[in-house]
Amino acid sequence: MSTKDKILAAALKLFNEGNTQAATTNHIAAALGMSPGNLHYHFKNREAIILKLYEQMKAQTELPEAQLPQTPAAVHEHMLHLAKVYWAYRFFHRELLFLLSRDPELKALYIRDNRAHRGRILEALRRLERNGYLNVPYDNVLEHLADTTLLATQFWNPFLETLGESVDASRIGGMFTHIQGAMRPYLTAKGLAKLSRIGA
Amino acid sequence: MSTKDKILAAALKLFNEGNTQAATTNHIAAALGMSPGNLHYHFKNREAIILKLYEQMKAQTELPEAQLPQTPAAVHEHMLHLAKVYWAYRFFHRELLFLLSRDPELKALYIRDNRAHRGRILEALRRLERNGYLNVPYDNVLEHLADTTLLATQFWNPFLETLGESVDASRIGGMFTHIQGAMRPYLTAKGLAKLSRIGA
DNA sequence: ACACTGCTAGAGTAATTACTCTAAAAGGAT
DNA sequence: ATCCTTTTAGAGTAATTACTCTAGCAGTGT
Repeated sequence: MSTKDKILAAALKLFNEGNTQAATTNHIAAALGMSPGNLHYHFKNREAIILKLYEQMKAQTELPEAQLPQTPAAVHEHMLHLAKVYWAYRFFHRELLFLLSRDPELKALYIRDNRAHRGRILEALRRLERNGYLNVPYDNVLEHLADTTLLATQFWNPFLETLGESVDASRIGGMFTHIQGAMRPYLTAKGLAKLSRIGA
Repeated sequence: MSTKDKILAAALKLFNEGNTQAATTNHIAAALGMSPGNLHYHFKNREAIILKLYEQMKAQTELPEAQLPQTPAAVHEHMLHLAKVYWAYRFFHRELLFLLSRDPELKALYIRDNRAHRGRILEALRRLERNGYLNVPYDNVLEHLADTTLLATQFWNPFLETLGESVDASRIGGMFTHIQGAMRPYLTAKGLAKLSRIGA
């Protein structure tokens, strides 16, 4: 494991445990038994570490258009994967707006990615409809579901925290259960059959 | 306007404009042409200011059980009011989890209030159902709608920011449009009639 | 006038932070 | 072995922060 990776791992751990402000570069270095000078040799500052962690997270969740899930079961699987990765980097969404306000570069990048993400969600929903899993009785349903999905992926864990619920690895599925609840009234018989087979 | 209120107003303005960390007590005092000593005479520290601002916001939004909205139109009106108040104190939800992580007292208070809020939302939904506006074809629909509502009230503005959409006073209604979108499949003919009269 | 209480200014400070700088060690390549 | 580059330690520092302390001022009651 390279020094760079060690720094990232230690920073991630501290960020997840407390908050990013409390974990200073000096703290991260100390946690590794490393000098502050050395840490700054590898990373210009804390923002650079956070940016790199974000890119790591992104690399684990990005889907090319061609690989979008095409069935409710595939959606389920992908969501579960997403939830796991987001859990591993949970500090990020917990402090999302705060982090963006402190780093314009990260903000621009995140917004770009997030818009693209919304576009992919919408496209995946369109395919579900085209494949007969979803029934859309009036306008804007897919847009509404896309918003619901994106809102939940970003803020479900923070939401649980605001209710004082312990947010741990075992509750990762709740995010998807919520999204599924939103899709339920629009599922066709075919879609429902697929879902019940997952047992969700 | 008392000095205390002036401090709160100046702090709110600075918090909304940037982020709470950037607006130090010294900055707030300077913005008022006031000495830091004086500010600390009125407020022990920044957490005390934030706590007080939260209580102000809460005082403007709390509804006693007896005054819960009973019709879709009343829900609409209440939501619009809520959105306006949340907009005035937008720094709060923008940094919500960060703020809670820095002040255990605020965290405990907020979680208590938020749970109560969820309870009231659920109760209001039950009354809508009882009064024939909502139709609940299977279990957990009301719980799902309550989650959707609470998630949106807390995170809708942050959500817009993550898409790079300008979050200004004119877009306040979007939060409710989203919640309405979630309720739509469950509205009875009576409920739909009420809604279309609002024109939403 | 006097005393008392609350309000305000502003200097001062201890602690923290986010880095920079220098020099030395380690790790190749030839 | 020598030279060069990369990595590391650790001391040092400028800036910031959050707050304390002291003393003076203002308003009020008697």
